[in-house]
Amino acid sequence: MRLATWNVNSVRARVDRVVAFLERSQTDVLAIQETKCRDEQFPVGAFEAAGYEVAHVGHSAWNGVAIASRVGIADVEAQFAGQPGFAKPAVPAADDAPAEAPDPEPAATLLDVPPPVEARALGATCGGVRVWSLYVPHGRAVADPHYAYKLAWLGALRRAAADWLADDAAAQVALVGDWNVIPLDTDVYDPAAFAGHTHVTPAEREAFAAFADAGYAEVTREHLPAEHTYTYWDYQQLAFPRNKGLRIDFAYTSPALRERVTGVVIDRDERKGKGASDHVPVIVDLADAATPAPRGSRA
DNA sequence: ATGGTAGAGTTTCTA
Repeated sequence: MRLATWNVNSVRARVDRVVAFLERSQTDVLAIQETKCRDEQFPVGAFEAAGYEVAHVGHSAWNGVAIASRVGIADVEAQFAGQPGFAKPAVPAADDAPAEAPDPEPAATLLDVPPPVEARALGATCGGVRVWSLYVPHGRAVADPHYAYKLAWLGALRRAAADWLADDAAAQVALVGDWNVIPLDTDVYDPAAFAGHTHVTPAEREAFAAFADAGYAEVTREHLPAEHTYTYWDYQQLAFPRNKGLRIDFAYTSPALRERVTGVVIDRDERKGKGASDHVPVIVDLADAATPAPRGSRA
C-alpha cells in the first residue's frame, strides 16, 4: 500500500494537480492538509472520478484537512480526543483603567463556551491503517498566543497517540502531515535565518521528539536521512530555485506499522512549474500486512 | 527602491 501526505495549500486551486499526482504515483491513501475550504466546497467529484473516496473537515477558508482513499475509508473522526481549540485572547480597550482590579467572576458565557476546535486533524481507517491527517498550528511568533496553542496542541496529540498504543500495542497507526516543526538544524537552509523564530525552539523540538518517547517512529528520516532534504520552499524570494527549503512534513508510525515501511519518497518535482503548492508530497510505501506464520515455519 | 508570493471571507488575513 502506498500512503502519502501533502499540504496542498488550497485543494480547489490545485485539484487537477492533486488528482494527477494520485494517478501518476499510484498512491492509495493521501492525507491532505490546508484544503482552505468548507466541506461543501471540496471538489469531491474529481477524486471520485479517479476512484477515491474522500473524508474532509473544513470550517472556513483556513486550515482544512482531508483523506482520499481507494482502499476504503471508515470510522472517520474530525478531531482527536482532547484536541485543543484556539481562544482569541480578550483585547482590552485602549482606555482600560489598569487601577481597577480584574473581575473575579467573568461573564458566565465566556467560561461556558469552549474555544472552537480548528479543522486540523482528521482520522480514518484505510486499508487497515489508522491514518491521521495533521496540520499542526504554525505558531506565528514565540510571543504570540498561537505559539502556546501550538505546544498545547502537540502535547494533546501525543497523549492521544500514546493512548491508542496503550489500548492496542499492535495498532497500525500513521500520524502524517505538516508538523510545522524543524527538528534539526540540518532541516533548514540556514539556521541563523530562524534564530528567535518559531519552528526551531527547544520547546517545539521537544514536543515533536516526544512522539518517539510515546512509541512512534518518524519513518521518513529513517529512510531518507540525508541532511538538507526539504519538503517545503517558500513562494517568496526564489526560495525553490535557490533550494532554500525546510523539512517540516513527517510521518510518525506505530511500531507495527513501522515494520511494514519499505521506502519513502519525497516528490520534489511537485514543487516545479506553475500552480505548485509550497509543500511537496511525502510518500510512504508499506508492505502487505503480515499474516501469522504457521507454527515452527521460521526461526 | 524596506519590496519580494500565493490563496482566500481581498478594502487584509495567513502562511
